[in-house]
Amino acid sequence: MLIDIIDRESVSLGRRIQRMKVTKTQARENRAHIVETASALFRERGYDGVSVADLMAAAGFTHGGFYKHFRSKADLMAEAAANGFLQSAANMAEKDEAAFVQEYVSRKHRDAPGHGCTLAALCGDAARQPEEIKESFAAGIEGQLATLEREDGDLSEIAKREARVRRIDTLAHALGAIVLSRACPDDSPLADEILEICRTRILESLCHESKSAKSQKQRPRQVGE
Amino acid sequence: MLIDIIDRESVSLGRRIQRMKVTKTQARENRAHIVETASALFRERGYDGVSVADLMAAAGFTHGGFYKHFRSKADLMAEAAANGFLQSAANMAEKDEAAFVQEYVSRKHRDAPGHGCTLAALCGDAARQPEEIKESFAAGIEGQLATLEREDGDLSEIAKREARVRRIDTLAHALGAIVLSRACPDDSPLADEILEICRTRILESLCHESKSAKSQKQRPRQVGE
DNA sequence: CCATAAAGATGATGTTCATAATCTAAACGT
DNA sequence: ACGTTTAGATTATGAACATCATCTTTATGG
Repeated sequence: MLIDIIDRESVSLGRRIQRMKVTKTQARENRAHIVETASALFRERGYDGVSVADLMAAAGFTHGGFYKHFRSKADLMAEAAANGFLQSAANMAEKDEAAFVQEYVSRKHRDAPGHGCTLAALCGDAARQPEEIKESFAAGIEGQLATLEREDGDLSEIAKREARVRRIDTLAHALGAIVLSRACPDDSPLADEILEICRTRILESLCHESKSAKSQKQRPRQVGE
Repeated sequence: MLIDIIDRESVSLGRRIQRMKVTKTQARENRAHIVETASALFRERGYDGVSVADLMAAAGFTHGGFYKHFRSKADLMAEAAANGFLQSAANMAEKDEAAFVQEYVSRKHRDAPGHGCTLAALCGDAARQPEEIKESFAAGIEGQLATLEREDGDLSEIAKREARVRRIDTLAHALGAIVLSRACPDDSPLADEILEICRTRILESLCHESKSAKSQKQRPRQVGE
């Protein structure tokens, strides 16, 4: 008790990290920091593997303040997922599909889920979460597809449709490789085998298609810009 | 389910469900029943979504007896996974790859994880579980591959290797389609789109290969039987 | 038949969890 | 400058959890 009181006042001594009230922008930054910490932590340990207290401690706070920022843990889960998808999109801009596959279906990605694709890390969990979160995931999938669509502008509608089909297929394929590989023991040969086989084959089927895609691109342009 | 519980030896008075001690074989059956119930329940709700009490209640028992059968929840998790893989293998015998894909990448499978592939339902969870369980999953993957290998007997070593490559790739691809589709809202068009696109494309690439595979099969047979 | 081992019921263990209530002091509107 | 807000700390609450200890009953081996 007494110790508590003394401890409390030890700001001056540099013990308590954050004893003073923070400015409004500081609070916004703190909030963003919590969301980002959550985003990574959830990817590493799953939704059930991270408690509110865990998370707040990882972000450098005590758990009590959590509900000043979020209505519930589920709320944060949705927000953290959205944040993860934004990160992915930002990271994936300026990359074509082949480069995406190279990076996605790699040991590096597999072994660092906290810095990797939210979809791959949490789709298993998302399947059992309330609709709200599944919607965030569907939006994330569409977003992932959209970031690869930037160069489709001058394609015919048919070619666009084909491009979408190819991208959905590629995403599912690459994601399957990662999640399957992650389910294997830490340095099992099988885990690496899966990764290498799938990477090779996805890339093969991509350049397979780029041939027929070329003929599509030479078609007469559509009217719309 | 309810019927199951009532069904159980309610002979005595109908009040106490299972008050008398059971015979040795009965106990073995009970144990097997617990494992099977767990296998389905875990697939539906994930490892963290099922408590020991939940599970035992679903199997028609109270939670206390659990530790007479299993050393820990983790122990059961491994056993339930193994059981799930056996079920899959049994269910998949007598099917070729195309038939497997047809059934696997379907709405029916997606919407009934409790009766479906353990790999697809739990690989996300398995990735965060102790090595013991990951080993069970690796064995499950090899088993899944093996059940499709039964007709490879007369292929050359090279062709066998190619067949394995194709199967690993197909499995990852199909699994990716299911887990991705499951992460979407319950009747979102995207969920169905993913499934249909992937099913079509996996089947396409399978029959693509069967052409080149035929030429392989006509090669001179190897010496070993 | 009897002694015992063991399945399963019941209830307790101590922990961890999400969420809420209260407290604090500083930031900010006025 | 002052009263109101409010971020964040602290502590409380009540549920759920895995695991244990104990008790009851009866199969089963001798």
